[in-house]
Amino acid sequence: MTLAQVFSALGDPIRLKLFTLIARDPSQEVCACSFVDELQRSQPTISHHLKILREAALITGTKRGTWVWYSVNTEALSEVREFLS
Amino acid sequence: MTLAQVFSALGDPIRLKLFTLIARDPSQEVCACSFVDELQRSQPTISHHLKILREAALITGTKRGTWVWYSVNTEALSEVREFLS
DNA sequence: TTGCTATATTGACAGTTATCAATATAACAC
DNA sequence: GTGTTATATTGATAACTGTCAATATAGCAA
Repeated sequence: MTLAQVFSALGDPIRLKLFTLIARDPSQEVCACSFVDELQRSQPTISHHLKILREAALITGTKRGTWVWYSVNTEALSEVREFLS
Repeated sequence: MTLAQVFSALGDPIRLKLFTLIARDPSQEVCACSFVDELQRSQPTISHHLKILREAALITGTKRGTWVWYSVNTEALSEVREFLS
């Protein structure tokens, strides 16, 4: 939850892509399997990165059925923007 | 110079403190020795972190005499802010 | 030149991290 | 119940990173 933790979470290329994919389409269903194809990483690796983004409070995931819907946490984003200004 | 590189540079607690110290007082002379005292790290470690911030284009250092003056690169900052909005 | 000081680089090492294979868990359909 | 699918966790390993001691470089002063 620290600011360094947030920056560190975004500091990995795979996680930055994950974050932008989620941020770009917050209304749609996103499942890890699509990320696997898109980012060329194994399912456990994607799951690992999603966890780090979650722990940094950058995204939230809610499970509906077997799928998980992800969306960005806009509050965390504004905090970071505020720091940078 | 990638966005991930910028976030990664800010993702370390020591570097985040270095960056805020420089950003908070951009007009003043800053020398690594003061950072050594302030951040409780050895001079080579501070120098190493400053290099990473420089390579991420977050700060620029100009040498005048034996001291180095550091200031933040405002262009890089706006780029990051733009990404987050 | 010699000496002093601020910063950078090198080398080594411990701790961390990104990755995948294997396995586990959870939720659905039958 | 069984079977299937989506996601999470565990364990192992290679690669990376933060750190300091030692050394090098650069600039000033005498």
